Amino acid sequence: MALFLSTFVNKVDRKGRVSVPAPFRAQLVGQTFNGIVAFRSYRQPAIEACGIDRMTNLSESLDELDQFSEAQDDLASTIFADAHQLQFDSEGRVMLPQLLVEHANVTDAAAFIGRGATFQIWEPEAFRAHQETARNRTRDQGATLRLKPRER
Amino acid sequence: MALFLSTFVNKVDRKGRVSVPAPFRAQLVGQTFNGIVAFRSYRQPAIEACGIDRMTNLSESLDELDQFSEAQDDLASTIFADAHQLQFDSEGRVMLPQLLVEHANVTDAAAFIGRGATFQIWEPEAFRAHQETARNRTRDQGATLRLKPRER
DNA sequence: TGAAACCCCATTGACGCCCATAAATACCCA
DNA sequence: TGGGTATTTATGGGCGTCAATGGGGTTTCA
Repeated sequence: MALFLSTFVNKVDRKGRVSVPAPFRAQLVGQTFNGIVAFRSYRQPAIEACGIDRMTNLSESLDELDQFSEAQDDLASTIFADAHQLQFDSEGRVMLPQLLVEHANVTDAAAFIGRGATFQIWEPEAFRAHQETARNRTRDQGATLRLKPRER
Repeated sequence: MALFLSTFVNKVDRKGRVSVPAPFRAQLVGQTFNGIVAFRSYRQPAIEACGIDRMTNLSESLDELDQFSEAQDDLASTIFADAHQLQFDSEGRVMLPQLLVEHANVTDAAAFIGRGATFQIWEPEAFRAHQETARNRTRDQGATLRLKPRER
């Protein structure tokens, strides 16, 4: 499974293109679509992104909910309708659609934030501020994470 | 399996034709019918659509309901009787039947909404409003979707 | 024979593809 | 270990192709 780590800040050129960091691209080779899938975060001014395989998996999970139910509909409208397939050009760049750019307030630079199985794209300064408050909250509340036992 | 993602808004010309987005068409190549299947959504002012293969699949699922049951009969009437096969012209456009156009209030533009295994066609502004409420509901209820464990 | 549907062609604008450059990193060898 | 070289990555820009759109002509069925 893909694993996205670390933070990279790249420029957005005047054509709206931005290089996806090479380490992230390396996590996506061999998937059925050569690029990323991106959609608006519904909690933050950020773009959520992952590989196509994760979306396929999501689609299959969604199919197991009742067809035509309200929950099924909301998720479909929120996630799939809003997802953009951004194909890599030969240099590993993607074009960020207008809608996503506006949502995340990205202008001339974009921060790629590894989050494990997915990653996010932020306006760099906005992310710095967000990270600061998240760190403080974590320290104050002492959040912990229990490791999943590894099956053999 | 076909995977429809993202939203595309295309114009309906004065002949009633509308281009099906190229990425959606790409998901349908190789199916037994070169076009889409469309029917009225019974919850929303929208047109439900998919490839012919999914209809075949739905038909088989329907077969597993009790024959002659009310539910089976209702679904058959609602979906199959109402389904239209819309063939692509040489440019990848389809003609939307009068009945569907009226149901979805589509006039001079149509929004194609990816929903994973299927897609919908909406009047663009109506969908924007619908998506807005769906997003809010999803966020407020913290609706989540548990990923299907990936089989190995 | 008229309306509707299909086929073919033209336009244009966006996007994908290619090449060029520069900087940073990795690699190699003395 | 240091310097030098090769490779990869990020970035910029030009150009060709394809998708979306509009229109005209022709066939088909009622």
